[in-house]
Amino acid sequence: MLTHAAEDYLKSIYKLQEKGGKVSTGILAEYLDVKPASATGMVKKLKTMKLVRYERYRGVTLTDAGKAIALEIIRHHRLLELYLFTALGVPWDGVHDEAEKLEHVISEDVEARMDEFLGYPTADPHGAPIPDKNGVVTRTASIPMTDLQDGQSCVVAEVSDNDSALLRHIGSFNLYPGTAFSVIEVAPFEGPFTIDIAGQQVVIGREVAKQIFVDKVQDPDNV
Amino acid sequence: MLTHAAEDYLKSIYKLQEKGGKVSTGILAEYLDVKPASATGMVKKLKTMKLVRYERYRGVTLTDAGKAIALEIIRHHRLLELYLFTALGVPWDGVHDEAEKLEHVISEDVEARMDEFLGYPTADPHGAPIPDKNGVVTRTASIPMTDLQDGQSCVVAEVSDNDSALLRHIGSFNLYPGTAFSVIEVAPFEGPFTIDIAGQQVVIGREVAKQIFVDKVQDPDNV
DNA sequence: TATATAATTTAGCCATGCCTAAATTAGTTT
DNA sequence: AAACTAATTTAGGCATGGCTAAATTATATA
Repeated sequence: MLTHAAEDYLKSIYKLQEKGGKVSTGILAEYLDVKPASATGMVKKLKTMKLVRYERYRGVTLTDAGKAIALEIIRHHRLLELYLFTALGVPWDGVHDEAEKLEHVISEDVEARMDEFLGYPTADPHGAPIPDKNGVVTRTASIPMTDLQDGQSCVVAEVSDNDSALLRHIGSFNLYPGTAFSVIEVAPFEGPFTIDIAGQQVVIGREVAKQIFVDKVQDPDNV
Repeated sequence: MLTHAAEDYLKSIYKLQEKGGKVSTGILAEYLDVKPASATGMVKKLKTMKLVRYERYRGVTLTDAGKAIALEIIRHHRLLELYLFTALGVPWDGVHDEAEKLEHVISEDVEARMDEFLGYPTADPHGAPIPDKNGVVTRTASIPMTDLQDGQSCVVAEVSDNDSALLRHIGSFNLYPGTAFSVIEVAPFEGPFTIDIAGQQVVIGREVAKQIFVDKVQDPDNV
């Protein structure tokens, strides 16, 4: 069995691989809030276990075995988030930290029971996809809210889950995944977004908008 | 915050204190499946934290602070057992090992939510009492099944939870806490017990009976 | 009371996973 | 191409919590 630390490293490498391309030990260290030297050390250990590819100064890549473990942990995490949210009513800005601790400890049996209870869901409370038992991720191609133009209608698809204060803020506008809204005006010079949610007019700062991903709704008039 | 290991030691000292009187480092080591030298080392560390009293060769005792932590962990453990059993249908011979891992990791918030969901219960699936948030344990004075005589009627109060094979065995006879039965015959010379459960006649070995605790039911004829 | 036996403690070692500080390598600039 | 800067790696240290082996203390026995 792997240590919790090793699992966290694999999960982080996977997530960083998704976002950008190359994953350096430095980026990894920053993401994990650890000194670069520590990341280098662990990456070497993961290499001996054949869970990552790594040449010094060249960055890290997951092997198939490493990716499988990363996806398993991510599945644990997201199922736990949804379970805590749905079954126990933990607020959505609290589920991440809680799941972060539980994900390394929950058994496959309990996970399967939560999965069944939830009706085999495909997304967590922040809209992130839940990999299935075989590690298959079905991701819908959402776009960042910052790409939207005036007048565009859309639905919230996903929101970054690692900043609890940000989640409370976003939640206060009801911008949960599945919520529809339309852009009234995008202020020029990297300014804020004024949007309409269920008739309410709300101003969303640029930095916040960067953390929100949406699916465009085709304007019926333009079909 | 304490380490998981330290929490396990405190919990074990508490349980051993309950059963017998003096808790030696040797007994503690055996209970935790660790070498005696390791137990001595941890006990010394716990002493510097003022969580135990300890003089070399004299055994260990919990301080009030140590006892409070032990009870908190035990509360986590038993609430988790009952939650897993009730909400997720984990079989009663599986909940112990699962709770053993989760008890160190669950937040007070999630615990409070499980407690509420369960209706503020006072016993886990094995009949062990669940301490309240203030660490108050309300224990009913049950007797070992081995103390029973021919013809005695009683109700299962509690069953040891740490041997999963034993629990499956006991479960196969339906000897769950709350189940009533009467003793048909106790075989002489430390022999097995023949009992009647809901009309079924069942033979229970001495070693198994030692792990079962019961409340006597007053025979109406003898009142 | 002296001694044998059993329990306990001490001393010293190992792996994990973090750290700091120093050395090295890569990449960029002149 | 040389040199400077920034990233990365190496070297060595620390705390945790196990372990073994040797020394010590307690206890029971002769």
